[in-house]
Amino acid sequence: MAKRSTKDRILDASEALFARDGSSGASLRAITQRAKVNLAAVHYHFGSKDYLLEAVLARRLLPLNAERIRSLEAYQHKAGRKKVRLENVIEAMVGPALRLSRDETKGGRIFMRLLGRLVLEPDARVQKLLTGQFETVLKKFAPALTAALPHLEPQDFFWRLHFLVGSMAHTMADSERIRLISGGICDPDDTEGTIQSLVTFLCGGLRAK
Amino acid sequence: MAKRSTKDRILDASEALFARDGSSGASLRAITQRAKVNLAAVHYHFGSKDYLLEAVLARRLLPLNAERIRSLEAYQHKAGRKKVRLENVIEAMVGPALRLSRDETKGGRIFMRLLGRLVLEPDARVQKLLTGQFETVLKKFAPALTAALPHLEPQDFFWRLHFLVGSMAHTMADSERIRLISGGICDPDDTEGTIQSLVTFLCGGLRAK
DNA sequence: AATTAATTCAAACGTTTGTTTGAAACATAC
DNA sequence: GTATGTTTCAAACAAACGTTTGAATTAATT
Repeated sequence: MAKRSTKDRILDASEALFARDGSSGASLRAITQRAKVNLAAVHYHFGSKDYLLEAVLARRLLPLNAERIRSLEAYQHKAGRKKVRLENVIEAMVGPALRLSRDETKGGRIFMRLLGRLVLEPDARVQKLLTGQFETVLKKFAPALTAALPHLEPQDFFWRLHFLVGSMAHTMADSERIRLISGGICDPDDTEGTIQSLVTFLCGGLRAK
Repeated sequence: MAKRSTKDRILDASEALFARDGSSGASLRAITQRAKVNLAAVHYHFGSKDYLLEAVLARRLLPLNAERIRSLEAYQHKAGRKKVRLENVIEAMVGPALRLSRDETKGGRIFMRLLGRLVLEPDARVQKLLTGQFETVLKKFAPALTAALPHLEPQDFFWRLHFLVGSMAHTMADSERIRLISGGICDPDDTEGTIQSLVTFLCGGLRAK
């Protein structure tokens, strides 16, 4: 088994402990102990605890949003001069995110739980990073969305986008509870099935009335 | 101005700081300073920091869920022997929660932000408390929901309930971001308008396909 | 007014926190 | 193989943490 670099081991351990204990609840001592790394290595490689958190985020978010945009462009190319179906636009938006949230080799649920926690943390640097990421994606998706939902007034458009984000975030971050509540009927490990359920629900909500 | 009791002042300050800084990020010194209360008062009145968090939750959650059930029963009474419309069931579920989230005299957004943060915190005691609360509500709502959605298979039923919770939680907890993203078009302070948008979206999603 | 109970207070307890330091170990170059 | 730059390490730093204590104060009861 090839040993990961110190930097990567720190990132892995941070991701897990930030997600489990929160960004202030996880201590650098717990992180470095889990990473089997000296305490001072964090400051040597990342500068501070805050910068470490940023690095943990950037490692997953940048590729994710690139993949979303790539997926949307693939649908657009396939549609040619016709507009892309709403189902496909939504799939391009939530599909990559949900697949990432289920890919254990890339943080999986762990990272998504962390992301869910950070959304409500009012730390300025984190917020700027997250909102910036979201706006990048929205700028790319807005034309395709409005084209697929021509009857929606701007106000409803943004509200429903907001509701969409909520459903998506909740599904990505909190995937085990539904197994409990449904009494085992729902299986969050069935990634593609979950995506399909979510897309159906979201398109129904977006088209409502 | 009548001064609030020590206990209430601690609860108010805790709610605000737990919400802003997280349950581990908020220190008892910051809380007691904000409450203008001695540091030891927390342990005298609540026993520990953990019990304090429980008390902060209970103060809002118990009345909220009572109100949800009361609202559903009112719709059931009005419908007589007919089944309650889906819109009304959903309104009874999300309406009281959203109104609470906008009622600044009862914690308002502050409490909802705290709630949103705690949902993803894996602390066993907190989780037991939250899931217990949700199941109490679900037990009351399940019959009316299945009656209003007879075509839904159990699997879809639970999944869509899950998505519903996500949209609702996100809307309650994170109500300012949409003002930014929509460029001021959407106003989260318009509580009843928000509820109506949300109910429309959710019913569309629940009925989809 | 005297006595008992409830509450507040300043001070200190031992841990744990993020961060810094300077030397040791390692790698890479000449 | 000596020199140079990079990475690791144990140890220590001051500050902040949750919690406890016992006396001082206030409220309630007799």
